[in-house]
Amino acid sequence: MEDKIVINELLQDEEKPSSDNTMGSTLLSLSLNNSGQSLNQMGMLRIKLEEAKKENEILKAMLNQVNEHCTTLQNRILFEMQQHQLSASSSSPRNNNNHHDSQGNKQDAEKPMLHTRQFLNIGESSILDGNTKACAIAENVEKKILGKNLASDINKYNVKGEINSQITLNEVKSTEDQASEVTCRRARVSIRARSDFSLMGDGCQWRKYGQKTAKGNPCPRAYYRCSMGTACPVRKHVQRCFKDETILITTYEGNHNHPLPPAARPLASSTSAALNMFLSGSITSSHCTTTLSNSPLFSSSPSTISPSTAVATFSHNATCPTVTLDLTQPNNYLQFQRATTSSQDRHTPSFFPLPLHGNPQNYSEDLMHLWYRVPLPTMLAPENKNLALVDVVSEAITKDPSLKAALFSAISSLTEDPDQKNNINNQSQLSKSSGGYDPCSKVPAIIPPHQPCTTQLI
DNA sequence: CGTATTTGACCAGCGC
DNA sequence: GCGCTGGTCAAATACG
Repeated sequence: MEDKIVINELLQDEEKPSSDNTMGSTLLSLSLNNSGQSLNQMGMLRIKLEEAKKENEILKAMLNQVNEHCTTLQNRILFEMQQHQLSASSSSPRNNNNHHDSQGNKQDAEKPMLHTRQFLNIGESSILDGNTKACAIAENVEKKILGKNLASDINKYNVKGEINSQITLNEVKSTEDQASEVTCRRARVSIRARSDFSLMGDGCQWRKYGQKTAKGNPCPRAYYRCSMGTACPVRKHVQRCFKDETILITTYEGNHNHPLPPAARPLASSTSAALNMFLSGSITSSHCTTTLSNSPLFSSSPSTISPSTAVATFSHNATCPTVTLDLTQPNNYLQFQRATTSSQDRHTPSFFPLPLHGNPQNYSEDLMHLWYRVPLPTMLAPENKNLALVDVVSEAITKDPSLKAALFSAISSLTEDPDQKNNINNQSQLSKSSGGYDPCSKVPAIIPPHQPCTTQLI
């Protein structure tokens, strides 16, 4: 009120013809008007600023979504391009192998770049979306690739072993899907590992349904089926190696029809990746080799200096394709064995060792990752082909402490996973409680009653 | 008593 | 056709 009175007096004074006060009253009036407008403008600006902030946040969220989608698409494109390239290379005639070899070094230098880029993209996705989403992406890509590759695999082996060079990304047909379903059911992934490794479990629950003494092996083979899902078709059998009873051979077959627990994903990705490469034809000749070095199963801890090691053996026996992942291999090489389609040569495959590169620090636990190197044909002398793998492995482990450390580190990295730890604990408890049967009595508790699993081939 | 394991029997595929 | 082998079934058994 006092302010109004003062203003009115001032206005009245302004109306007076006083020359002395004229200038002062005008200035005061202008000042009052300006302050009022400033208050209004400030309020409006503040409102607009708030609105701009809100809009900015919305735009940021939208940008993040776009980035996520872009990263996902990039990963898919890279996978598809790589698979497409491999399909073309694997379809090249075998008599071009020498030419392939001559350019080996060049490709050898280029492939790791793709490998690195691919991994970085996946890594970014992992950072943006978290491991769960990244894992889901990887699994989706695996499903897509494996579905395609199974179809192409059927095409290739149905035509007298000749490689179909016309495999394209669009060749996945409904009929092939059915056939791939059958192939998938028959395809197997076998894992050779030390017994301590196997004790870590694989994340799934298994129910034993049979036991059989295999040919020439005093240790019986135990048969398990997945009990996590209703009527899950996945089965596995476990058998101790005849020549080295500290080695367990676990063979997985079939596809889970239920979600896998997180603890089961690393090995699932690895086995899926191995089988994927095998069925995709990437290992069809002695000129295309593949590594699983970044596969979660083989990823080692950051402290590991030398890369983690594994040996993948690819073979087509009479009934089904089989991929054997040898986690006992001490060399820094990944060996691939691919039987020929000839029945005579079926059991005399060639080995193609590969150095395992890649920085273990960059490995993402839940991501499957593949990269391809140029072939190194006939690295092993023919006489070595007949050597017992176990003997070679055992001897190499004994002679090379660094390799032993690398293997130990790789195993330790898995045991550091909380889920894995829980599995170990659960298994040890279950093993105690139920007196878990040991297929070979010389080694305790190979497969506990509820040994967790891991295989999702598709 | 319910659940999981064991184990002998049975079946199918493959090679000779 | 026969035998061998791998794989599965199901009743018996063990365990909590």
